[in-house]
Amino acid sequence: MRQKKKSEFLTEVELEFMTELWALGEGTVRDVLARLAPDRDLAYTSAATILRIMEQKEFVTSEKRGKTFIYRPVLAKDAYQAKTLRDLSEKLFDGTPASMVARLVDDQGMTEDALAEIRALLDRRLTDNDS
Amino acid sequence: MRQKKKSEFLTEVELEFMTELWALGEGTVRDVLARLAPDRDLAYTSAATILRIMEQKEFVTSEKRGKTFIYRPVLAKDAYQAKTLRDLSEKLFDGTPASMVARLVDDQGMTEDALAEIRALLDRRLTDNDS
DNA sequence: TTGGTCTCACGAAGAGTTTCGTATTTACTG
DNA sequence: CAGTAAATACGAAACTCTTCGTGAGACCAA
Repeated sequence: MRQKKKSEFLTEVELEFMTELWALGEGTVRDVLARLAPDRDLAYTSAATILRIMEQKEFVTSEKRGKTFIYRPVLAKDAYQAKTLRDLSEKLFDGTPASMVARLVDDQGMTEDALAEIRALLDRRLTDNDS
Repeated sequence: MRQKKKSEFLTEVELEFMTELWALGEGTVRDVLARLAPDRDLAYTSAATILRIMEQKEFVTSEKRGKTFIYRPVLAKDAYQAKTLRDLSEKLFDGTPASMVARLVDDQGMTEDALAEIRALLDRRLTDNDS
C-alpha cells in the first residue's frame, strides 16, 4: 500500500504561476502568461503544461468554458503563506516562530512604521486572546 | 561567456546537513551522519557526496586533518536565515516583511507566551531606534 | 608485506523540474 | 461540410537532486 508522497509545496515556476492566479482569482493559460514579466519568454505550451501539472498535484482546479480551461487556486494565498511559514519555522528556526520574527526584526531593512504596525497587530491579538 | 548560475539556497538535504554543521560548528562526514535521526538511513558515501557537492557550491569549506576532511559552514545560521526570509518575503509576501509577520501572528498556533516574547522584541527594537 | 578498515573520488541510476515541439481536438466561419 | 485558428494532450530533452556502489588511496596490525 505505497502512498505517493504529495509534495505539498509549489516549485519555483509553480509559485510564479500561482502568484498570478491569486492576483486574478482565476484565469486561463493566456491570462497567466500575459501577466508574467515581459522578459519572461515562455512558450504557450510550456505554460499550459505547468498548469496541467499543477492540477494533477491539486494546487488548482479547472473548469472548461467554451474550449478553454479556467484555472482556480485550491488554496488561498493566506493559507499557503501560513503553511510555508510553518514549514520554514520547523526546518530553519527550530520550530520557534518567535526566533523567526526576531531574525526579521533584526536583519531586515524594516521601516519604523512597519515595526509599529506589527506591534499594533500583536497588541490586538494579545488582548483578543485575553477575553 | 555564459556564467553558471549559482543557486544561493540549500536544497532539502543540504539544509539537513547544514543544520547539523551549524550545531556542531564543524564536523566530519561521520559527525554529521551520527546526528541525523536514527530512522534516517543514509549510506556513508551518500553523506560524503552531499558534503563534497556543498563544498563545490561554496556552502562549506573543508580542511584535511589526518586522512579525513573537516567541514565548516561558510555562512552563519543567522545570515542564512535572514537571506531566506528576504527571499521568501519577495516571492510570497510581495516584498513587505510586515505582512509576513502578520500572517505568522494571525495563523500560527502560537502560544501567548510566544506572542508576548515577540512584542517584547519589537518594543526593544523600537526604543533602540528612537535613541 | 599482506590484509583489513576507513576515507575519498567518481560515475550512474532514478526521480522530479522545466521547457518545448508535435499531434490531436475543439469551436467557429463561410 | 471543409478550413482555419486556437487550445489541449503527450512525449521528450536537458537539467538538478538524491542516493548509492565501485574502485582507489591511506593507515595500522599481525
